[in-house]
Order: sequence, then C-alpha cells, then structure tokens
Amino acid sequence: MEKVDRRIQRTKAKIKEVFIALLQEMPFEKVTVRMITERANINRGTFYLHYLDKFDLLEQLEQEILCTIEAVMKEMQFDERDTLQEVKDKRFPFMVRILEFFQEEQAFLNVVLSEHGDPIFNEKIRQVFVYNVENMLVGQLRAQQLNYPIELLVTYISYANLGILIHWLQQDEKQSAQELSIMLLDLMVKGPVEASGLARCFKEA
Amino acid sequence: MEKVDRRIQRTKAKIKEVFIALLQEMPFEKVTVRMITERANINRGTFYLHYLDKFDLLEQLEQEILCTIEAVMKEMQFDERDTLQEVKDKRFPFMVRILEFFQEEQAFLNVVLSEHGDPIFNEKIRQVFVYNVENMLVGQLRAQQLNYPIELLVTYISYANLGILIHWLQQDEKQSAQELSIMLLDLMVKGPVEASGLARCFKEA
DNA sequence: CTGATAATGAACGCGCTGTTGAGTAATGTC
DNA sequence: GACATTACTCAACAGCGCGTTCATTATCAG
Repeated sequence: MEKVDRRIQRTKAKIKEVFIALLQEMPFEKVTVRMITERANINRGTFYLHYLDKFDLLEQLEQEILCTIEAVMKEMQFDERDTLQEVKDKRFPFMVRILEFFQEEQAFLNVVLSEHGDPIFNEKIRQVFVYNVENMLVGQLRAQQLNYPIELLVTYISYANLGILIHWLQQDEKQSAQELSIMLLDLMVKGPVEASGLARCFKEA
Repeated sequence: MEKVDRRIQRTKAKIKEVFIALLQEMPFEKVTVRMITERANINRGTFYLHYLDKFDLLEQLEQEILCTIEAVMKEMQFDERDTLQEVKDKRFPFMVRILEFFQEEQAFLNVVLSEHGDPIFNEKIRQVFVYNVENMLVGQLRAQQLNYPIELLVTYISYANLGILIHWLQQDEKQSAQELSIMLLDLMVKGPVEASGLARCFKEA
C-alpha cells in the first residue's frame, strides 16, 4: 500500500484540474506556472516541489494515460499466431476497454490531442495503433505477396485510426465504444470506400 | 513588379535559414529570438522590424506554403461533377505538382510536420486533403446509401493521407511524386488491405 | 501529543522579451 | 555619382516569468 500524504494529493489534484482548464482556454505555450498556481491558490514554490516545470507536468499527466494503456495491453497478451477468431475474441474487447478509458479521460485527451495539443503525445498514441496493427497483420499475411511495403500499410492505418479517435473524442454525442471498435476493424479490413458501401462506382477506376 | 529592398531580402532569408536550422536542433518552444539573431549575425531589434515574435515568424513561413498550395488549386479548378476520367486527368497532375512542391520545401516541412512541429499547421495541411477528398467523393456518390457518414470517411482518408505524406517526407530515398500519387489514389479507392493485395485472408472476417 | 514534512511568503539573480532613440550604412532613383 | 530614403546597428530600458533559497507556519500520520 502506498500512502501518499493527503496534502500532496490535494495539491496535485488541484494543479491537474486547473491545468486542464487552462489548456481549454489557451495553448500550452501560453500557460505559465504563475497562472496555474494563482488560479489553484497555491504558492508558486509549491509547484516546484512536485514538478520540474510545466513541461514536466504535461509529461506526467500524459504518462498516466500511457501507463494505463500499457497495463491493459499486458493483461491481454496478444500473439501474432492467433487465428482470426482469436483476434476477434481478444482484440475486440481490448479496443473497447481502451476506448472506454479514453472516453473517461476525454477532458484531458481532447485538449492534448487537438491542434493546440502536444504532437509528441499524438505520436505516442499512434504508436499504440502501430503496435497493434502490426501485430494483427503480421500474423495473417506471412509470405503474402504485397503491392506495398507493410510499413506503409501500417502507417496509413495508424494515422487513420488516430484521426478517427480524435474525431470521436471531439463529438458531443458519441457512438459507443463498441460501435466505434466495430467500425475501426471494418475500416481497416475493407478500407474506407468499400466499408462505406460505395465500392461499385469506383471499381472501374 | 514588387521590388523589395535587397537588405530586407537578405535579412529575411538569413532568418529563415537559421530558424529552420535551429528547429532541426531543438523544439520550437526552446528557440528564442536571441538565438536566431545571434546565429544570423543581425541585431535583435532588426528581427522585430519584420516579425512580431517567433510565432509570427513560424506562421509567415507556414503561410508561404499554404499560399502556394492554394494557388495551384485555383489553377486547376476542380468540379464535383467531373467524371471519373476527368478526375484522373485533373486530380492526378495536381497531386504530383503539390507533392513535388512539398519535396522542394522538405527542409521546413519535415521539421514543422514532425512530432516536434506545429499541430496547427498539420491540421491546415490535413484540411487540404479534406477539401480534395470531399470534392472528389461527393461527385461520385450522390444519393448512394452509405454505412457510415461521409464525414467519417473523409476524416479517415485525410488523416491517412497526411500520415503517408509525413512518412514520405521523412524517407531519405523517396519514391517519386508520381509513384506516391498513384499509391495514394489506389489506397483511397481500394483501401489499404485490398490495395496491398491481401484481401483474401481477411474476406472471411 | 509529537516528530515529520508539506506548504507558505518573501526575496534573489537570471535570461528573454519587446520597445525606444540616436547614429550608421546600404539602397534605389534621378 | 550625389541624394533622400530607409534598413540596420547599438545600447539601454522596464517588465515578466523562471527556478531557487530560507525561515516560518500549517497539516499530516502514528
């Protein structure tokens, strides 16, 4: 059991709360430690008892998210030799869990994945997709002859998925995590055009 | 004819050159006006004769890129009633021209589109894809019944294309702009999996 | 209650900012 | 080539946020 001093918990929670609120009002570069501490009603020196600077604060909050993702992934234990059925059975609930978690953290994610957010964190989240898409595809296509390098395929899909995620988080009335998971898998396998049911008019092209 | 004083041209060019070099060494937030002017061997005050601050500098350089894109797009004059053949005839050379231009500007773009770059600019470039994909799809699928909203389709493809672009710019030995254009169109229409030729093993899924 | 430690308030030097005013050097024009 | 124009330099300015310090106070856990 880790017993953290209540004063620390309170201070950190307040800082996080104020920080996210500020990020909703202005880009990260405009946020100052002064602002955070003033609005949080704590001494500026206190901030530096917990964080090196505002970059460190951002990074620690991001790290919380990444750690949770990693924990969920370890729990699942994917295997690239999984059959298609196993892929469905394991990968799908994993996606749902992750998406539900994203939804819980949406106040922070919405800000930090946006155009006023942190591109480094965007890239880290994308890498989660890269890992999963690779892991999922590699098992299915050994020795297949491909028109394009698999790396390119993975890049394409991972950016697309990240985009859909960002788009989803920004919606007020979202589809459920289940629905989105189905859609993402569908889009990945069939591709956007065919998945949408408009393959015909392009087939000739 | 716009005759800009040579001194201004020299100063601005030097600032741009140094600025890009600095961005290759450190993230934008670490770059100071001091650094730029010292390395460029100009007075700090001179910087402020041309730019409001370092943000303004970044924005002006980004705007140069966007203006060129816009100019090329106006020249092309797409029409959403274009037939598939017209799409090919007009859209394809447009993409090639844009990609070739991107390649020329790769020193700047590589830095500003990267994970240490500017997410706002990323978004603006993506909007170029959004505009084109929408314009291209809408003409082809009026009254078609879609499984997913077209907005989602466009989001998916635009993020994917942006990703491929970034990936392409980062390569040392690139495919040609022609090859990439063919690939992007192929991926868009067929989707990543089918375009890669591995549709079979997923069809059952 | 008591020892430990988190938080406060005030002050410090530091570096970058954006601006100013007077003087210098380069430019385009006639 | 001489001239008026203006880009640039140099030095100094106040302002602000930073990150650190130290003595003091408040709050915690046991």
